[in-house]
Order: sequence, then C-alpha cells, then structure tokens
Amino acid sequence: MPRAYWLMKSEPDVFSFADQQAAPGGVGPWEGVRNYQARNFMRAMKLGDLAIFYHSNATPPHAAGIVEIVREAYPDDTQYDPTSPYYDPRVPPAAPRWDRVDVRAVAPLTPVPLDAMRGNPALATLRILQKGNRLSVTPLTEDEFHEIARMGGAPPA
DNA sequence: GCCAACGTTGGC
DNA sequence: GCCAACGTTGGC
Repeated sequence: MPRAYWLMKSEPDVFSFADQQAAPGGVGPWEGVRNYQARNFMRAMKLGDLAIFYHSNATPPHAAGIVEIVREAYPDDTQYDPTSPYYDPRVPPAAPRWDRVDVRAVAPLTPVPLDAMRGNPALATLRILQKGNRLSVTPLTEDEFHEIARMGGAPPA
C-alpha cells in the first residue's frame, strides 16, 4: 500500500504548526476531532502517511507545514476529561467513540494562502476549496499534496 | 461579528 | 424515518 496523503486543519490560536514543532521530537497527538467523517479518515491513516498542516481561522487561512503520521488511530482520552474543551459526556467509558493519531512535524512551509490554492488550476479538485466544506481532516491526492508542498517551498520529494 | 453550509439532535 | 431546530465551522 503506497503512502496516503491528508490535509488537517487546526486553528493556530489553539494549536499551530509552531506548537507542533515545539513539542518534544516534534511529535504530538491530534486531538479533539468530533466529527464522524473526519474520525473515519483518521482511522484510515497509516504510519508514514503525510499531511498538510493547515491553519484555519487565520488571516489569511494557509497551509503552514508538513507532518507525518507516527502513530495510527487510538482512543482520544480528552473525550473522557471533564476539564478538556473536547470532553464528550455522552461517550460510555467502555466504548470510546473518538480517536486521535500522533503526528510529527516534518517541515514548515512558506505559508500558502487559501487564495493561492484557489487560484491554482492544479488544485481545482481540492476538497477544502469546494463550497461548504467544513471537514477538519480530508484526503489529498498525491499530486495535490506535492503541489501544495511545492508552492510552500518544500524540497521535492 | 456575520452568515452560509452542514452535521446532529430529538420530537413526532 | 422525517424534518425543524439548533450548534458548529470557518471564510469573509
């Protein structure tokens, strides 16, 4: 199975790519996904998959870096933590509903603004550019991933 | 701060 | 199972 590619959104005020890089080894859990479709995409992630780390609710919104999946989906403990903003009181103790993956910062990108992606015909099919898209985790084609990485000045793979 | 789009909830 | 109400996302 060849490696797959993803795009993961985070609000930089909450958790930025710089925060990711600052974590020990650049590794940290991707927590707080509370949407079934996004969760299912995370469950499909495999070790070594690569993802674009995208800053939503930023001015302007932009792709900020590249991360690698370093641990496949496992239960997101924050669903059980009443002090967490991601606490979900509906989830039974024996049946965790929400998962997280661990990701590692691979390389920062020169910020690639949403407008630039929208203006690039090579990215015409990009999920996050489609009307009404809100999913925080979406798949990318290999070509889409490499095009965004190239726009952000990442060295060719 | 606004609001379009969309997911979820819950009454029936 | 329908669907109205409600909450959230996220660009602008």
